Amino acid sequence: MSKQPAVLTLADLNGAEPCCTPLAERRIPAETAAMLAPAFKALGDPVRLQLMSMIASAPDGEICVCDLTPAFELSGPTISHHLRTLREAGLVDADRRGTWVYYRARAGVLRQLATLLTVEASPTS
Amino acid sequence: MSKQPAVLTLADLNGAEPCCTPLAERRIPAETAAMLAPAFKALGDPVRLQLMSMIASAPDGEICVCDLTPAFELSGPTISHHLRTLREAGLVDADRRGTWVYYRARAGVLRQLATLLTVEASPTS
DNA sequence: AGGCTGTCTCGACATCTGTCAAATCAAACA
DNA sequence: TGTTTGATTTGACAGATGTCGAGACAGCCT
Repeated sequence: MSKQPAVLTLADLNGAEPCCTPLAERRIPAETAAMLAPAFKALGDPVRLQLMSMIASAPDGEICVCDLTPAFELSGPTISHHLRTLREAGLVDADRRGTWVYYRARAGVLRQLATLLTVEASPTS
Repeated sequence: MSKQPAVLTLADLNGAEPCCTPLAERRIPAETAAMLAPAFKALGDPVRLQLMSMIASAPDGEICVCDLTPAFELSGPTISHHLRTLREAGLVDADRRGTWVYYRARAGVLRQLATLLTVEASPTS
């Protein structure tokens, strides 16, 4: 019935699933890397990193595109393109309500990435 | 004497510095985003993410290039290129000892990135 | 010294990416 | 039903990126 995608993406996760142990704990397999890399790639642009921060730190948990666009000296289509990248990476969800479109962060996914980068306290810095 | 670089990079940090609060806590400024984005960008490739994991999870805290290269079906120069990217992003340090070159993770930087992605436990998943 | 082995640099090439202007879509409102 | 406003899609283009082969460099070991 439902066709299973060839490669899993972060967008498929609820956010409550295990997914992955810290990067430094054991070597992550190729499939896991293929699933996670797009998320980091999406965060690997200064504009998108700021967008992500604006969305994640929005007081109401969501923020209108109309509040995001004027924060940058970039065209509307360019911001829209970056937002799409964040969406396809599974980092944010979009929701149209009337005229405006609101974005909200997927906290579960962010938490997964944070866990992945976690390193245990070590003696050598 | 020492010329201050125009834009700070993560490679300049010791790892003990404050640098940044969680992304979701307050909107990160453009300068901070410019400093951090390259690190995420470096992690945004499946091969480099696996390399990073192999380096960070190495039993002795370091791993030889000769152990990294055969783990992928890629040419030596390509692996070397990816390692250089990780190095320039400030994520790893390289150290030649005799014939072999050893890479080790910069735990402090990884910790900073993990902190940045941290989100407080929330009711809505 | 000469050769061998491991790693990196260089040059080239196909693909991907960030950006914009123009066109399109969606919802509200006159 | 038009028109207007907000947001996305499309098409185009310069610049960046991933990959490789060939060559250069750095230490070993005869």
